[in-house]
Amino acid sequence: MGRAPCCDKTKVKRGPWSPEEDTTLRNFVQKHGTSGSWISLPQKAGLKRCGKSCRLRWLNYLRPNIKHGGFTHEEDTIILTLYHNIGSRWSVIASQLPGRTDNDVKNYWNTKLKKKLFVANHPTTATATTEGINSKIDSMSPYFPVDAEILDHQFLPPDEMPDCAPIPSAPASLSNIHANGLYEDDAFLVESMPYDAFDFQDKFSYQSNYLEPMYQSYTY
DNA sequence: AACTGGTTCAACCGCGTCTGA
DNA sequence: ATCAGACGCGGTTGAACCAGT
Repeated sequence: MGRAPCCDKTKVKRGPWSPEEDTTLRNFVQKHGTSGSWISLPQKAGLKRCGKSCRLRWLNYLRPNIKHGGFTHEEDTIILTLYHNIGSRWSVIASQLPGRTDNDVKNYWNTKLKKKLFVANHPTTATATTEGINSKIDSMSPYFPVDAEILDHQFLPPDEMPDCAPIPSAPASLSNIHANGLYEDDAFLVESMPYDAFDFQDKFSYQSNYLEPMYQSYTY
Protein backbone atom coordinates (compact mmCIF):
# COMPACT_ATOMS: atom_id res chain seq x y z
CA MET A 1 0.00 0.00 0.00
CA GLY A 2 1.87 3.03 -1.20
CA ARG A 3 1.34 6.72 -0.74
CA ALA A 4 -1.54 8.27 -2.66
CA PRO A 5 -0.33 9.98 -5.85
CA CYS A 6 -0.26 13.79 -5.78
CA CYS A 7 -2.55 13.97 -8.81
CA ASP A 8 -4.56 11.78 -11.16
CA LYS A 9 -1.93 10.51 -13.60
CA THR A 10 -4.60 9.67 -16.18
CA LYS A 11 -5.77 13.29 -16.38
CA VAL A 12 -2.45 15.13 -16.63
CA LYS A 13 -0.02 15.43 -19.51
CA ARG A 14 3.44 13.99 -18.96
CA GLY A 15 6.75 14.08 -20.77
CA PRO A 16 8.56 16.99 -22.40
CA TRP A 17 7.05 20.47 -22.18
CA SER A 18 5.94 22.25 -25.34
CA PRO A 19 6.91 25.89 -26.01
CA GLU A 20 3.24 26.83 -25.57
CA GLU A 21 3.13 25.22 -22.13
CA ASP A 22 6.35 26.99 -21.17
CA THR A 23 4.89 30.32 -22.23
CA THR A 24 1.68 29.69 -20.31
CA LEU A 25 3.52 28.74 -17.14
CA ARG A 26 6.05 31.56 -17.40
CA ASN A 27 3.36 34.18 -17.98
CA PHE A 28 1.22 32.90 -15.15
CA VAL A 29 4.02 32.75 -12.57
CA GLN A 30 5.41 36.13 -13.57
CA LYS A 31 1.96 37.67 -13.24
CA HIS A 32 0.56 35.85 -10.21
CA GLY A 33 3.49 34.12 -8.56
CA THR A 34 2.82 30.56 -7.47
CA SER A 35 -0.41 31.69 -5.75
CA GLY A 36 0.89 29.96 -2.62
CA SER A 37 0.19 26.50 -4.00
CA TRP A 38 1.83 24.58 -6.80
CA ILE A 39 -0.87 21.93 -6.56
CA SER A 40 -3.63 24.33 -7.59
CA LEU A 41 -1.49 26.33 -10.04
CA PRO A 42 -1.99 24.14 -13.15
CA GLN A 43 -5.78 24.48 -12.94
CA LYS A 44 -5.56 28.25 -12.44
CA ALA A 45 -3.06 28.62 -15.28
CA GLY A 46 -4.99 26.34 -17.62
CA LEU A 47 -2.29 23.69 -17.80
CA LYS A 48 -2.98 19.97 -17.95
CA ARG A 49 0.05 19.23 -15.81
CA CYS A 50 0.77 17.97 -12.32
CA GLY A 51 1.66 20.74 -9.87
CA LYS A 52 4.95 19.09 -9.08
CA SER A 53 5.78 18.99 -12.77
CA CYS A 54 5.03 22.73 -13.04
CA ARG A 55 7.20 23.49 -10.05
CA LEU A 56 10.11 21.47 -11.46
CA ARG A 57 9.80 23.06 -14.88
CA TRP A 58 9.80 26.54 -13.39
CA LEU A 59 12.67 25.96 -10.98
CA ASN A 60 14.92 24.07 -13.39
CA TYR A 61 14.22 25.78 -16.67
CA LEU A 62 11.92 28.78 -16.80
CA ARG A 63 12.81 31.01 -13.87
CA PRO A 64 15.04 34.01 -14.60
CA ASN A 65 18.86 33.89 -14.42
CA ILE A 66 19.15 30.14 -14.97
CA LYS A 67 22.50 29.08 -16.42
CA HIS A 68 22.82 25.91 -18.50
CA GLY A 69 25.93 23.91 -19.37
CA GLY A 70 29.53 25.09 -19.31
CA PHE A 71 30.55 24.70 -15.68
CA THR A 72 33.68 26.68 -14.85
CA HIS A 73 36.75 25.51 -12.95
CA GLU A 74 35.64 27.63 -10.03
CA GLU A 75 32.26 25.91 -10.02
CA ASP A 76 33.99 22.52 -10.26
CA THR A 77 36.03 23.40 -7.20
CA ILE A 78 33.00 24.47 -5.21
CA ILE A 79 31.07 21.32 -6.15
CA LEU A 80 33.98 19.03 -5.30
CA THR A 81 34.66 20.81 -2.03
CA LEU A 82 31.07 20.75 -0.85
CA TYR A 83 30.47 17.19 -2.03
CA HIS A 84 33.53 16.16 -0.08
CA ASN A 85 32.20 17.79 3.07
CA ILE A 86 28.44 17.34 2.98
CA GLY A 87 27.84 14.65 0.36
CA SER A 88 25.01 14.68 -2.13
CA ARG A 89 23.13 17.68 -0.71
CA TRP A 90 22.60 19.01 -4.21
CA SER A 91 20.29 21.83 -3.22
CA VAL A 92 22.86 23.14 -0.71
CA ILE A 93 25.64 22.86 -3.28
CA ALA A 94 23.51 24.52 -5.96
CA SER A 95 22.70 27.39 -3.59
CA GLN A 96 26.38 28.34 -3.70
CA LEU A 97 26.38 28.43 -7.51
CA PRO A 98 24.28 31.36 -8.75
CA GLY A 99 22.06 30.39 -11.65
CA ARG A 100 22.58 26.66 -11.18
CA THR A 101 19.86 24.26 -10.10
CA ASP A 102 20.20 21.19 -7.94
CA ASN A 103 19.20 19.08 -10.94
CA ASP A 104 21.94 20.65 -13.05
CA VAL A 105 24.59 20.10 -10.40
CA LYS A 106 23.44 16.55 -9.80
CA ASN A 107 23.48 15.72 -13.51
CA TYR A 108 26.87 17.36 -13.95
CA TRP A 109 28.34 15.42 -11.07
CA ASN A 110 26.89 12.08 -12.15
CA THR A 111 27.73 12.36 -15.84
CA LYS A 112 30.93 14.38 -16.03
CA LEU A 113 32.63 15.60 -12.90
CA LYS A 114 32.77 12.28 -11.07
CA LYS A 115 34.30 10.60 -14.11
CA LYS A 116 36.66 13.52 -14.76
CA LEU A 117 37.94 13.45 -11.21
CA PHE A 118 38.46 9.71 -11.24
CA VAL A 119 40.22 9.62 -14.60
CA ALA A 120 42.44 12.57 -13.62
CA ASN A 121 43.58 10.73 -10.52
CA HIS A 122 43.76 7.27 -12.11
CA PRO A 123 45.24 7.86 -15.60
CA THR A 124 45.87 4.14 -16.16
CA THR A 125 42.16 3.41 -16.10
CA ALA A 126 41.26 6.27 -18.40
CA THR A 127 40.02 3.89 -21.07
CA ALA A 128 37.72 1.99 -18.76
CA THR A 129 33.97 2.14 -19.33
CA THR A 130 31.86 4.73 -17.58
CA GLU A 131 30.00 1.97 -15.84
CA GLY A 132 33.22 0.51 -14.53
CA ILE A 133 34.49 3.89 -13.43
CA ASN A 134 31.21 4.70 -11.73
CA SER A 135 31.21 1.45 -9.82
CA LYS A 136 34.77 2.11 -8.67
CA ILE A 137 33.92 5.67 -7.65
CA ASP A 138 30.80 4.56 -5.83
CA SER A 139 32.86 2.11 -3.80
CA MET A 140 35.35 4.80 -2.79
CA SER A 141 35.18 6.89 0.36
CA PRO A 142 33.04 9.99 -0.10
CA TYR A 143 35.76 11.99 1.62
CA PHE A 144 37.63 13.39 -1.32
CA PRO A 145 40.66 15.41 -0.30
CA VAL A 146 40.41 19.17 -0.52
CA ASP A 147 43.06 21.71 -1.38
CA ALA A 148 43.76 23.95 1.59
CA GLU A 149 43.65 27.10 -0.52
CA ILE A 150 39.95 26.56 -1.07
CA LEU A 151 39.67 27.80 2.50
CA ASP A 152 39.78 31.28 1.05
CA HIS A 153 36.30 30.89 -0.41
CA GLN A 154 33.44 32.60 1.33
CA PHE A 155 30.06 30.89 1.12
CA LEU A 156 26.74 32.60 1.55
CA PRO A 157 23.38 31.11 2.49
CA PRO A 158 20.87 31.21 -0.35
CA ASP A 159 18.82 34.08 1.05
CA GLU A 160 21.91 36.28 1.11
CA MET A 161 23.12 35.29 -2.35
CA PRO A 162 22.19 37.90 -4.97
CA ASP A 163 20.77 36.45 -8.17
CA CYS A 164 23.78 37.50 -10.19
CA ALA A 165 26.44 37.34 -7.50
CA PRO A 166 29.90 36.61 -8.86
CA ILE A 167 31.12 33.09 -8.28
CA PRO A 168 33.94 33.11 -5.73
CA SER A 169 37.13 33.07 -7.73
CA ALA A 170 39.54 30.20 -7.35
CA PRO A 171 42.96 30.96 -5.93
CA ALA A 172 45.49 31.85 -8.60
CA SER A 173 47.37 28.64 -8.02
CA LEU A 174 44.29 26.67 -9.03
CA SER A 175 43.35 28.74 -12.03
CA ASN A 176 46.29 28.52 -14.38
CA ILE A 177 47.68 25.03 -14.13
CA HIS A 178 49.13 23.13 -17.06
CA ALA A 179 50.98 20.18 -15.59
CA ASN A 180 51.88 16.59 -16.41
CA GLY A 181 50.92 16.97 -20.04
CA LEU A 182 47.26 16.84 -19.12
CA TYR A 183 44.56 19.08 -20.46
CA GLU A 184 43.93 22.11 -18.33
CA ASP A 185 40.73 20.61 -16.93
CA ASP A 186 42.43 17.42 -15.81
CA ALA A 187 45.52 19.14 -14.50
CA PHE A 188 43.32 21.48 -12.54
CA LEU A 189 41.53 18.58 -10.92
CA VAL A 190 44.67 16.61 -10.20
CA GLU A 191 46.29 19.64 -8.64
CA SER A 192 43.29 20.65 -6.62
CA MET A 193 42.46 17.12 -5.42
CA PRO A 194 45.81 15.50 -4.54
CA TYR A 195 44.78 12.15 -3.08
CA ASP A 196 48.07 11.51 -1.35
CA ALA A 197 48.81 14.94 0.06
CA PHE A 198 45.77 15.92 2.03
CA ASP A 199 46.19 17.97 5.15
CA PHE A 200 43.55 16.91 7.65
CA GLN A 201 44.20 19.93 9.86
CA ASP A 202 43.13 22.17 7.02
CA LYS A 203 40.13 20.00 6.31
CA PHE A 204 38.82 20.21 9.84
CA SER A 205 39.56 23.91 10.09
CA TYR A 206 37.62 24.50 6.89
CA GLN A 207 34.80 22.26 7.96
CA SER A 208 34.35 23.83 11.39
CA ASN A 209 34.80 27.45 10.29
CA TYR A 210 32.75 27.51 7.11
CA LEU A 211 30.85 24.40 6.16
CA GLU A 212 29.29 23.24 9.40
CA PRO A 213 27.63 26.59 10.19
CA MET A 214 26.38 26.74 6.64
CA TYR A 215 25.25 23.13 6.72
CA GLN A 216 23.40 23.67 10.00
CA SER A 217 21.60 26.68 8.57
CA TYR A 218 20.15 24.41 5.93
CA THR A 219 19.08 21.49 8.08
CA TYR A 220 15.43 20.78 7.70
C1' DA B 1 23.53 4.84 -44.90
C1' DA B 2 22.48 1.93 -41.15
C1' DC B 3 23.37 0.15 -36.92
C1' DT B 4 25.04 0.05 -32.16
C1' DG B 5 26.61 1.51 -27.82
C1' DG B 6 27.56 5.47 -24.96
C1' DT B 7 26.27 10.00 -23.11
C1' DT B 8 23.37 13.70 -21.68
C1' DC B 9 19.81 15.86 -19.26
C1' DA B 10 14.79 16.81 -18.69
C1' DA B 11 11.38 14.79 -16.24
C1' DC B 12 9.37 11.54 -13.07
C1' DC B 13 9.01 9.04 -8.62
C1' DG B 14 8.60 8.37 -3.91
C1' DC B 15 9.97 9.61 0.56
C1' DG B 16 11.08 12.84 4.42
C1' DT B 17 10.00 17.28 6.19
C1' DC B 18 7.27 21.26 6.87
C1' DT B 19 3.13 23.79 7.90
C1' DG B 20 -1.23 25.11 9.18
C1' DA B 21 -5.70 23.76 10.83
C1' DA C 1 -0.21 17.22 20.09
C1' DT C 2 -1.93 15.36 15.97
C1' DC C 3 -2.76 14.83 11.24
C1' DA C 4 -3.37 15.69 6.35
C1' DG C 5 -1.87 18.08 2.52
C1' DA C 6 1.83 20.42 0.27
C1' DC C 7 6.57 21.08 -0.56
C1' DG C 8 11.38 19.99 -1.46
C1' DC C 9 14.74 16.81 -2.15
C1' DG C 10 17.80 13.02 -4.02
C1' DG C 11 17.66 8.99 -6.85
C1' DT C 12 16.34 7.09 -11.12
C1' DT C 13 14.60 6.68 -15.79
C1' DG C 14 14.28 7.00 -20.63
C1' DA C 15 14.18 9.63 -24.95
C1' DA C 16 17.13 12.21 -27.80
C1' DC C 17 21.43 12.87 -29.41
C1' DC C 18 26.25 11.67 -30.64
C1' DA C 19 30.28 9.05 -32.11
C1' DG C 20 32.30 5.09 -33.83
C1' DT C 21 32.12 1.19 -36.92
